[in-house]
Amino acid sequence: MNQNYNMPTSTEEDYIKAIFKITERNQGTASTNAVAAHLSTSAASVTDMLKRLSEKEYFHYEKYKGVYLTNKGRELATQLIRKHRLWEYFLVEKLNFNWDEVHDIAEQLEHVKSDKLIEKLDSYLDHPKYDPHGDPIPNAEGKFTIRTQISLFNLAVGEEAVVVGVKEHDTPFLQYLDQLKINIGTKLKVISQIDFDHSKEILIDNNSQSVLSHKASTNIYVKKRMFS
Amino acid sequence: MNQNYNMPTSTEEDYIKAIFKITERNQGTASTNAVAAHLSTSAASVTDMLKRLSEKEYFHYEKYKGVYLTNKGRELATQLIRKHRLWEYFLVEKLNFNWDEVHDIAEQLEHVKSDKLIEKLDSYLDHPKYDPHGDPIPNAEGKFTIRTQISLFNLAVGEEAVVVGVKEHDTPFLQYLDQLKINIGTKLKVISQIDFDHSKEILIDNNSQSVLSHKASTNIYVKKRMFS
DNA sequence: AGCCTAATTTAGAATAGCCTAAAAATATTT
DNA sequence: AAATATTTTTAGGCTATTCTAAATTAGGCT
Repeated sequence: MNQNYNMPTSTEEDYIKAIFKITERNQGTASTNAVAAHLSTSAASVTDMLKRLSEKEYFHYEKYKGVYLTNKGRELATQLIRKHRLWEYFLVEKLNFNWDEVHDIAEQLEHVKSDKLIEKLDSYLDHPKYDPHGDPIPNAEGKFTIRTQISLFNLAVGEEAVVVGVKEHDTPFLQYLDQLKINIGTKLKVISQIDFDHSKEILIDNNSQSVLSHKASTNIYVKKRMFS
Repeated sequence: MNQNYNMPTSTEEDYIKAIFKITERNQGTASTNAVAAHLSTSAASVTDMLKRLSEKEYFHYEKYKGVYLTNKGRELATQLIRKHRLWEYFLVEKLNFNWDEVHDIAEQLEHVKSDKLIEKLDSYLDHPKYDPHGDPIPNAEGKFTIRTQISLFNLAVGEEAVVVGVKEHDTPFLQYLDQLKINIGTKLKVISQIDFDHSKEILIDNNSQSVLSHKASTNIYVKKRMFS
């Protein structure tokens, strides 16, 4: 579907994506307030939009009950995530952007309408499975490659693992990791554990050592063995 | 300038670009009707827009007199053309699009707001000077690399030249050239000239022969010697 | 100098998306 | 179950962009 009469606008796409992200966590339905918070807009605007948009069958909306996506809506959301993550991959791998700089640009690029573009981009990038933050990129059919991963927080003293992703994507956190030379693929080993505040002493790539707070370690996803 | 409060909207950018293109041909000013035709909108909408937009100082507007760009406007238009042509180059050279498919996609991509993006894209593409249709890509300072070129129509019988560009960019014309295996860089030689309708018999890359109509030959730009 | 036509502008209205303030419904506490 | 707090919706309004139809102006022709 390429540039049709009935294409969703960028704003509509943002709503669908927000609903998708919220319903992924909150089993099934998204509240008006949650959507408003996610899009930094008012609850009144959201109600307005939901009423109009629900006619397009991307989701079911019932007054005071919140919304949940239809298959059509879920498909659209998945394709948007696919586009977003492919563009992020492009920006980092090809244009040498840092992983903390790409979100806003990808947010714009994901709204470009052309199926052919995204399929060609995907081929050009050699069908990447994960974006620069380790998040899975759905394929053209919308399937995500699920990976077994645990939070660094759950790694015991003495255990080793490789970084495969991050939970939060905000710039300060990503820059902090850069500083520690922690990136996707970095090998980490838990040296010791401070029970008092749940922080951990970590050996980074058999090289440097750092103490990571509870908050930091829950935000880092690792995998115990590579290629599994 | 990156995503400011006072950024021009996509629509505003389209107006500036239209005015730029019209004033390039029609020494200096663009009429309301010309802008309307260029943007496929009504003259009334254009008047409306011009009145509001002229406050942003991209151009001078005087009732019933048409508009002409200020330096600020000309600079914006040039940057938009830069973005458009760089993206076209990317689409053809990296993603393997055909030269007749890229316009609409580039039209969307050019509105993405990020100075850093376009500079990194430029570096990644190795600072191309011409887009896939042979049109010059302005550099970051807005300077175009001007090339001496003539219309194929002005080539005399027996003369040889290399294709460097096309005047019209519409899909059927470009596909017609593809069919004839005429592209940027193709060597052409005028075999004979039919006085009756000004068509020409052409030898293409020392290979095939075709008759090109007057219309076709005026639409092809060539250069007599390469690298000059 | 006046008329005609084409170009341009004004007037009035529609739509998408947003807002604030007030009202209504739902959820939570007591 | 009543009272209170929270969430959601409605009402009314704003701006950007577009439209059609009507009015105005400019420029050319007699």
